[in-house]
Amino acid sequence: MCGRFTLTVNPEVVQLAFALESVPAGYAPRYNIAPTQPVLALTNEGHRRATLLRWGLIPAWAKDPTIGNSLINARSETLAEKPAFRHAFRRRRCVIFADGFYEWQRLPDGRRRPMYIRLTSGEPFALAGLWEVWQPSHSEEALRTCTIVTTRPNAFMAPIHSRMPVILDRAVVDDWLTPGDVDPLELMPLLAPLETLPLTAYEVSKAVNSPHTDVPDLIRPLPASPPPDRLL
DNA sequence: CCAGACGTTGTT
DNA sequence: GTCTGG
DNA sequence: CCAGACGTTGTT
DNA sequence: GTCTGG
Repeated sequence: MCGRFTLTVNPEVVQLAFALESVPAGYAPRYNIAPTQPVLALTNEGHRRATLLRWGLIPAWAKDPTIGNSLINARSETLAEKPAFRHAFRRRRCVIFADGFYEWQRLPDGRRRPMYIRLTSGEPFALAGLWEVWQPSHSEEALRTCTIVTTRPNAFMAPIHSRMPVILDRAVVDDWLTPGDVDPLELMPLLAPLETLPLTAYEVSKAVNSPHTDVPDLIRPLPASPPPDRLL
């Protein structure tokens, strides 16, 4: 099974769906957001202005920022203890908006097939995330980074993957974004996979995770083959 | 005490 | 920054 | 995750 | 084969 994923997002659609006060100007719809690139996010700073965060969390204590290249996911099961994440778990939570994500399914013959997953409704959703601020030097501007929380797969995702991103129910997004300190244990239940989430998987026409395929035509989801219901 | 790690996924 | 291992 | 690189010397 | 960058 594959694990990391890339996202797609349309900021204007997200703004409407989540009643955001604003989204960053000039952030055009994206069809292939890979780690290290900017993602559309809402932090627990107590307002509803979406912001851009670099995907790949760099802890405040990091000397070498390339550590962010590996901290692109955080396991929900161990968030509270991991030195790289526990501070952010207590103080700096965020949601990362997406209207779909790619996962690479391993086939019996060992080949990998990119699948595009989204809500059956097509609506955008919020992924649980953590964020941090990293100061390169006194003279340089602070870098805001984030990581996406993962969990075990629900029944729909299990045939495709061993892990999945934590998709937050609309009703608990504001709980996850409570400003300031929160008892981490109270938040753990929010990170369990949603079994009832109506998801649909699509086969993608070709590999999408390349700088050269960042165009809508190549990733527009095709009817799944086999259809999603046969993946179960 | 200091030095070094601090992560995930997937694969073997 | 904080913990672990030597 | 996949795609692509995989290097040194010297100069700014 | 393994690491880095996207």
